[in-house]
Amino acid sequence: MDSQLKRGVLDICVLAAIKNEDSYGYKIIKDVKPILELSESTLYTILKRLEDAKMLVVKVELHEGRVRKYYHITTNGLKRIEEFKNEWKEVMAIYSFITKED
Amino acid sequence: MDSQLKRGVLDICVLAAIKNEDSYGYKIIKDVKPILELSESTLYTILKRLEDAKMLVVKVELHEGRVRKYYHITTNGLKRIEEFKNEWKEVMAIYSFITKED
DNA sequence: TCTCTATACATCGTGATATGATGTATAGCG
DNA sequence: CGCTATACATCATATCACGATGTATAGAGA
Repeated sequence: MDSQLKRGVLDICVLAAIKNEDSYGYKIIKDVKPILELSESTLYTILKRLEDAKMLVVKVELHEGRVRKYYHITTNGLKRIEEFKNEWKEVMAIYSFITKED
Repeated sequence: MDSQLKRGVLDICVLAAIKNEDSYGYKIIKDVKPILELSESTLYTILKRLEDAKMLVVKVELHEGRVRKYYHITTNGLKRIEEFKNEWKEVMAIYSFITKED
């Protein structure tokens, strides 16, 4: 998929991936990849950005001897998803504009 | 609308704006603005990019004493729109992923 | 033991790009 | 003569996706 088209949805996809239950980097990649290709470097950049924006919080836990960072969505993050759903109406209007008069 | 979300559709919107008849900068802005906010600086950047990518060609014409640059879509440009329509299926899959399990 | 793969984190440099600010120039109206 | 609409263009800046690269552990298989 076109890289530019991804930009608008990547952040939201990551939020959606932790929306229903806390998750961690490696798992998020596995969950999101079938839907939308994303590399580790991209994901960690996004996670950092979302943390800075207080849309998620991090909980470090020990799992089988290894440190694992669990990401938990905040109300801010949930609000962002709702916002996105509203923006989607505009996106559909744009799609109509693009596909009209064939 | 979120700036990131626009990135993927801006180019295609401009192509769509000249798809059915040739148009020029000032008119494109007026046509696209109700659907999607874009400034002159953004538009001319996009037009230059689309020209470089051979998705449109420019015809300079004189209109009431002033130079006007008409933009005409090429087969490459039309192909790009078709491509976009195919990518849209993926976008809708992403939307389902984001909105599932409410 | 050694090697390989999966798991799991992180950073850096690069290229692409949207946008505000800014500039140039003409036509027409009051 | 000034203002607005029309019409073009460039530059600097900030944001961001991503490949490349690096570190470290657990478990499987040879």
